[in-house]
Amino acid sequence: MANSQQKKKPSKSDQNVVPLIKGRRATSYDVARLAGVSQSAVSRCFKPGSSISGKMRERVMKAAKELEYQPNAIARGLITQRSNLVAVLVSGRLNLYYPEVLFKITEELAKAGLQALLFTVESEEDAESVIEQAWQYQVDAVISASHMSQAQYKVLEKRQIPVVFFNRYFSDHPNTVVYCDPSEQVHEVVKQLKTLGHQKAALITGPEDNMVSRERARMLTQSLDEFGFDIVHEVRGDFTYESGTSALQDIKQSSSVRPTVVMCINDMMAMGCMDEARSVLGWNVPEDLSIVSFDGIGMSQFASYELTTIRQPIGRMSEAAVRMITERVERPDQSHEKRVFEGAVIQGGSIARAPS
Amino acid sequence: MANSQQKKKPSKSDQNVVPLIKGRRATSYDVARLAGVSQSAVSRCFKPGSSISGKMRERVMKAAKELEYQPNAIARGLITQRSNLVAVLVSGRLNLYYPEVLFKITEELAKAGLQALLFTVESEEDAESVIEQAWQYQVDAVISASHMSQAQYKVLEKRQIPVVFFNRYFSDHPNTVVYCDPSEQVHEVVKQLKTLGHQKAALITGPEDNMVSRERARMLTQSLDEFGFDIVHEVRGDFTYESGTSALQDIKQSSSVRPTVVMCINDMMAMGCMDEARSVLGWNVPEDLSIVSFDGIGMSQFASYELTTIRQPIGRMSEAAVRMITERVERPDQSHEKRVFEGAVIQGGSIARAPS
DNA sequence: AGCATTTTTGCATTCGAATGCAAATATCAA
DNA sequence: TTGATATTTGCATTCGAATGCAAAAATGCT
Repeated sequence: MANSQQKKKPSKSDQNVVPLIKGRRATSYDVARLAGVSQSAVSRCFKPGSSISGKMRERVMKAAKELEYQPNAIARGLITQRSNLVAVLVSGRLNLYYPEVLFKITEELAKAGLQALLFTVESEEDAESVIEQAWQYQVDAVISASHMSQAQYKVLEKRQIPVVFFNRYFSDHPNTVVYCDPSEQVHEVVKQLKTLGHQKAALITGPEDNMVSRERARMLTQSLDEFGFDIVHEVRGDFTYESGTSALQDIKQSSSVRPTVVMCINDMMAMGCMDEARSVLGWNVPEDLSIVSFDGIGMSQFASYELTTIRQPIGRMSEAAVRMITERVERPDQSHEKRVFEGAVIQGGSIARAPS
Repeated sequence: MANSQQKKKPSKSDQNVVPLIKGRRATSYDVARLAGVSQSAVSRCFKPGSSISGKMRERVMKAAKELEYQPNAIARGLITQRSNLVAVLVSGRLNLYYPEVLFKITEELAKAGLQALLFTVESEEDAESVIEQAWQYQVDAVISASHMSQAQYKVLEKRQIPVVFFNRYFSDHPNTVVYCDPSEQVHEVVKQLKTLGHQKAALITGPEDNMVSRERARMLTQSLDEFGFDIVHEVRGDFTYESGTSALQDIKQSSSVRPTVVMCINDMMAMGCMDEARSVLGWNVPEDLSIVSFDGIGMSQFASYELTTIRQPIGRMSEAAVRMITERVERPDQSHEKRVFEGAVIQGGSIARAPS
């Protein structure tokens, strides 16, 4: 019986006898054996705040170093139910806003000891499978700067995975958000344009289903109305440079009245628009046409563009997003938070007095 | 005795009695219980190519769907010794080449069923800790488009983690690489410049320790020599737009002879250089000064720049990199592969006949 | 020193899926 | 129908670290 028991339940400590074959990765058992202590001791040495005596720690660390031991984050994740992975959802490569956000967020996550699992999402169909992938990988949380339907969000909610939306949110469903509200700045810019004698504006917006686009367009329309502007034309783009170029063509072709200012809902389209104006239509910017936009991405301030744009404080927003993530992971509850940041007008060189 | 044994070794199947508490994630045991089968059966249903009968699969899948079960990739990784995670190392946010590479690689990894664990690396010190992080996360492989010293590489090699270098390599140590060799194109472009009457060139290179910079500079110098150019000045930048602007200032200030062409080792610096020439120095590009560069990133073809540049086929390179990764993960051996791609000249509008 | 208290250590178990092996079942041939 | 073979299924174990609990060791106090 003793025999059968020994056979049936080989204690974990028996594994000590498994030799560390060349090439096999050292485990906590290998370290324990070399240091002549128990596996638990090794584990505790690598967990800050555990009760461990000085000399024990020393012995273990020496052995660990010798074997190049590092705790296995996968195994740790299994037992602790924490992967320390955060899914970051950004949209593809067409809008240089996303890489900026992505890198900032990654940096902040790293500071918090978290890893970014990167997913690019181009549509809600993509989001569907991305959510399943993230779920399989036991991500502790999701930061979404990209497409996600309410239904998809609800799936994550039901699965109790904290989600932080980056500059987007659902107005009709509680959620956790970092958001940049540019309404003040929109007002300010439109007022400034009025002062500069502008009167006729064209709008380049994004897809109808895009919340950021809708919001920015709404703010623009409202302020333009308030200051008595004519909105001579409104075109939808898709946030890319190319769509900015074709949008301006559209405006030129289909408007009987030529606008003196084009308001683009993001920098990429504004750059396309500006290039098209200058290189193809032969309009000078800002002399013949003023351009304003949103985001304030790095390249919008390159000397060729120097856009007057409403900047998002991406750095602070990323910081906040990660803080919210960690809070929600520490103590999961139902509470939601909406952290709103002000925009900031970058006075570039893309606006001027309206041509007469 | 039977009692003590039961207590000491509770069979895993006993866990069936643990109820699926609201909020707890369904495991294969929950599915097994609901479907009235064993856990192994559930596991096999989710592993393609396992021997499972049709009706079994059906029953299990029905239960799985009901419980929203998805296999736990962390637990799977622990037992299979495969995390399906690939560390992607790119350099920070200053050079828009990296986001392009990153997104392409991520896309290709996704196609191969792998996840990108993103690390930004700004220096070799960063690389040090990134490598440890990646090791902890049991990444199956590393794709490095960023800093990594030979010593650091050797650590990964010893740990038997496949590494693929993206457009960089160690010439004195065997390694696996996708690389773009632009030497043909350099020759072609320099020849073209000669034909256009150019004679005096300036170089804007990168940090001395950077292999890509060194190689490109070497090729340029060689071709320029061959065609009898004078290299009137050579400045080091750091691949960023800003360093391109100041490099041109440098060139202007310190050269007694003004170059008719500036050759930049990447697009970002070329754009800075071009903007500085046009906006600050008042030199027309390409009339007063021709500019050529490397990479062919998306924005280098925006109408404001339209650089004549030597493009890397990033798409095909990423594809190759991921294929090499999967091959090396499937059957780990010592063999190395170097896959070299040709560059391609993008005939932009940044070069013209030399001013007289 | 003797006892109480605190700290340190080890044992045994757990997380969730995969898998070698043996048992059970299905399929086929004669 | 019987036996032989092929297929399917389940049992028990494994991966590597964390942790509750109890035993052991160290510390403090009188």
